[in-house]
Amino acid sequence: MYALVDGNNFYVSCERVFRPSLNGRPVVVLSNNDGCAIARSNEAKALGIAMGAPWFEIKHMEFGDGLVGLSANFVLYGDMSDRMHSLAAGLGPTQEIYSIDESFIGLHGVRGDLTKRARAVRDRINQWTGIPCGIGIARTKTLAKLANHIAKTAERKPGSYPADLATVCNLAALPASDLDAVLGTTLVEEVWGVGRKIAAQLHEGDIHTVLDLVRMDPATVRRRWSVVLERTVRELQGMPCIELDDAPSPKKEIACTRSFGKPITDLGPLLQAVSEFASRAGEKLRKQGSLASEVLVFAHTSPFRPGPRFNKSVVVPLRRPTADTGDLVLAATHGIRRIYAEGYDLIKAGVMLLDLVPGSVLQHELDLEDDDCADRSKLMTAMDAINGRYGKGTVHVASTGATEKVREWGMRQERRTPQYTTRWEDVPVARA
DNA sequence: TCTGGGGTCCTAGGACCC
DNA sequence: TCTGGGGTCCTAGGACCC
Repeated sequence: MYALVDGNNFYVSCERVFRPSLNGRPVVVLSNNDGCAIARSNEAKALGIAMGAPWFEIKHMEFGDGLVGLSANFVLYGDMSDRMHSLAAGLGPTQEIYSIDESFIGLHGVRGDLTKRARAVRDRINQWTGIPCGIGIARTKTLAKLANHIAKTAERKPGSYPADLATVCNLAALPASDLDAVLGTTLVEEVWGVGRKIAAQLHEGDIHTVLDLVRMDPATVRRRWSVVLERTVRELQGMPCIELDDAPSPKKEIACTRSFGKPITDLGPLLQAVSEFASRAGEKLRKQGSLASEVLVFAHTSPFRPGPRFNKSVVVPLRRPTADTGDLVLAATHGIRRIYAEGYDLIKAGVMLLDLVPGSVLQHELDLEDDDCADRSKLMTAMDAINGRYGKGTVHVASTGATEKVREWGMRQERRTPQYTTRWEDVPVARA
């Protein structure tokens, strides 16, 4: 048996904890550069604002409708998330933190009335953090997700489901006929694992509600769609196919990408941006104790705007796996020079660290007996500590110390890719 | 004027090996 | 005339998630 605990309209709820005057008003939290809505209060949803709606399209609602748009504060949300998850953990013996606002709880061996217990945990989270939650309980993770959806919808739209399913919905406690009725009024697109494409295909095949989907033959589903959807169907039928992952393995890739507030056309600012991304990605990499073997860099123009299109990426192999910001920045800037072309309004760029292997800078340097490495490793550790305490970007790697490496690296690369030459004056110098 | 930033898993097809 | 079969690895692309 599983529970899914999910904070309602999470980012908006976090903001409301500290600004109670926002209660009852339509509120959206906006992405980077105030681009689009990434969280909506119930009132904002009632206005018909879609997830991902561009701010420029909904901004006019600030006036007649009293809509409030807030710039995101991810540090705050992360902190609130930790508190919420630690309270949710009280529901059962195991927990999988699935996202910033959701965790699955394994309920194996928990005795007594699960619904009552869930209500108590929900109340505690609300009292201690101020975040309202929905809790879904069922035999499988997919059903628990669905139960959670029902719990939240029943609360938000009275009449959509039986009122006693609001806020906490235990599908396992429902008589079979009631369960069928609930599944029969829920559309397939609400199911975890059914996205836009597959939902459209299901509707074409006259499969509209979750009840329709549950009654399908898994073998047929596998033949017509995939093993993935087959697993979803089995989970909906009550057969657990997706286990609780309470000890998540380290990330297999780490990315840092951003849209720019204003388009970038010149190489200089692009190099600066990419250096920053590589450096941030490096922090994440060291935090999880991994080394990267390859660095991918990309940049592209806006897919929404007319004009010449540019969309390129390149994978730069590293000589050896590393977590050294200097190495990562060099690889990333090398890559961006390779793909850069003049005359494009670039709207977004990013760095991804690929082919990650376990290992720390420290451990790694012992094997190499590279004198330089010990200092660099201490430097990375110190940098992460300072940036952790005083905020991101308080210190970065300046490239003067890296010049020799650039020279060496550039020459190595030049042998392999003769069309490329490094120009030293282009190497970005980060400011302290 | 203005459209997020992360991730994962699966599949198909080609290269390569014995 | 006749041109294997099975396994593994890699990559690109698609679909999904929050």
